[in-house]
Amino acid sequence: MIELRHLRYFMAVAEELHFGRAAERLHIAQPPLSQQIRQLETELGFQLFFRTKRRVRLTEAGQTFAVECQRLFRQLDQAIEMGRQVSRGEVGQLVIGFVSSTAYNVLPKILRAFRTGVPDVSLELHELTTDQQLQWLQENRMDIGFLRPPVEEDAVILKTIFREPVGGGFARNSCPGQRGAGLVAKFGWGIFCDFSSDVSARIV
Amino acid sequence: MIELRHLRYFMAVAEELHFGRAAERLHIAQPPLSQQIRQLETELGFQLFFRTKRRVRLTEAGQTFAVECQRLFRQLDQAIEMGRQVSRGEVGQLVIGFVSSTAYNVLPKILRAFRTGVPDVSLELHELTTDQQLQWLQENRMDIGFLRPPVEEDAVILKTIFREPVGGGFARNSCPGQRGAGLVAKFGWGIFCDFSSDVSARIV
DNA sequence: TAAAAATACTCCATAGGTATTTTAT
DNA sequence: ATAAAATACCTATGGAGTATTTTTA
Repeated sequence: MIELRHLRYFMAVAEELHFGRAAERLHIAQPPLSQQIRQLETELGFQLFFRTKRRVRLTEAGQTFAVECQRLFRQLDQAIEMGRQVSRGEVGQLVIGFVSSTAYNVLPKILRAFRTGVPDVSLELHELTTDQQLQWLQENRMDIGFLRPPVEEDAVILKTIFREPVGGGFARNSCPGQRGAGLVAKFGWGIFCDFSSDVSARIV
Repeated sequence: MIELRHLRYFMAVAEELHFGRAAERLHIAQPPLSQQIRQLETELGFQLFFRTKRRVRLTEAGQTFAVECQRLFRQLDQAIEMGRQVSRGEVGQLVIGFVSSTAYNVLPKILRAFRTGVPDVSLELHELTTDQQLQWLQENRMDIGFLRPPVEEDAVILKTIFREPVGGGFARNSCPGQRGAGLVAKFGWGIFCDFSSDVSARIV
């Protein structure tokens, strides 16, 4: 069975064209390297090297295989990096809810900051009432939402990010002492903390 | 160090979403599979699966990594297949020499047959005298050539592929008893034998 | 004849197996 | 209660090391 080890060893020999030096570079002895290359050639079904006991050079097939191997390792690195980014929430999609009144206050600034900070996360925005947002969060249709307190729900994280003086422009729709905007997200959504703390520092 | 084994095992679990069944499919026991997946996650630096003791599902990072892994395996297969084809002389470039008189006789038929048989070999044609062809072969500038006997050279393979009656159209340029065309190649050129036997069967 | 790859063997790290425990449904 | 993953421990395959031989430039 071909393993990445075989390919790593092959690349080293292909670059050095010398089993001794390649082995040194790989921090192994020369005989096991010869063995592994042999094994690889057997598995592949074709010769990678023309070798006399004095000189080593790539066969034509070996040359093309070397090029492909290089691509392969690049792709592997890319795959790992991509996975890491996704795991850190740096790429992907974010579904955001907002009540209409935040659209001209906090939202634009936050979105701009977010798009700059993590440009590979695409944002999907939905204008929803506070109640609708709580519903969507429950159903996992939404990741985070911008709404107006009060919120009587213990399955979500709520953070106040904006506060207005009593008697301000939104007084009619909001209960006394609960003016302002809130940010909600369900427990366990990874990027939430970083994002909110980062952004609220600028907004509040 | 990540090995293809890890990725193969990961793909199996990602498809089955069940360590037991995946292990069965891989012809190993379940505990070593769990170990290897663990090891992979450690190496990668992110979780691939959400697992309770009862249910397994991919994380978002795991999903994207699975897609990339699939691509990786496809590419590996492709690399191997490509190498095999090159080793069999089914892809690459072939430099061909020919004396002008073969251009309207044997050459067109042979080239047509060749292009049909191995379409991924590009052909480079050079009109050269018999002596020039022997020179080019020596210098490795050419792979095979179509010329007119006699050839006093033992480092090449010569095969008669066309014979004309004495007194034919080419009498002036050829010695008596050595009429016709020949195909030459240096010893050790892989595809030569298959090709000539194949083609001469139709031409002669 | 000297440099370098192959061969012959030995050893040990670790992949894989078996038995058991834990836990979520 | 039970299915399924994790844990603990053991076994043995094969990857890697050392010593030596072979070869060709």
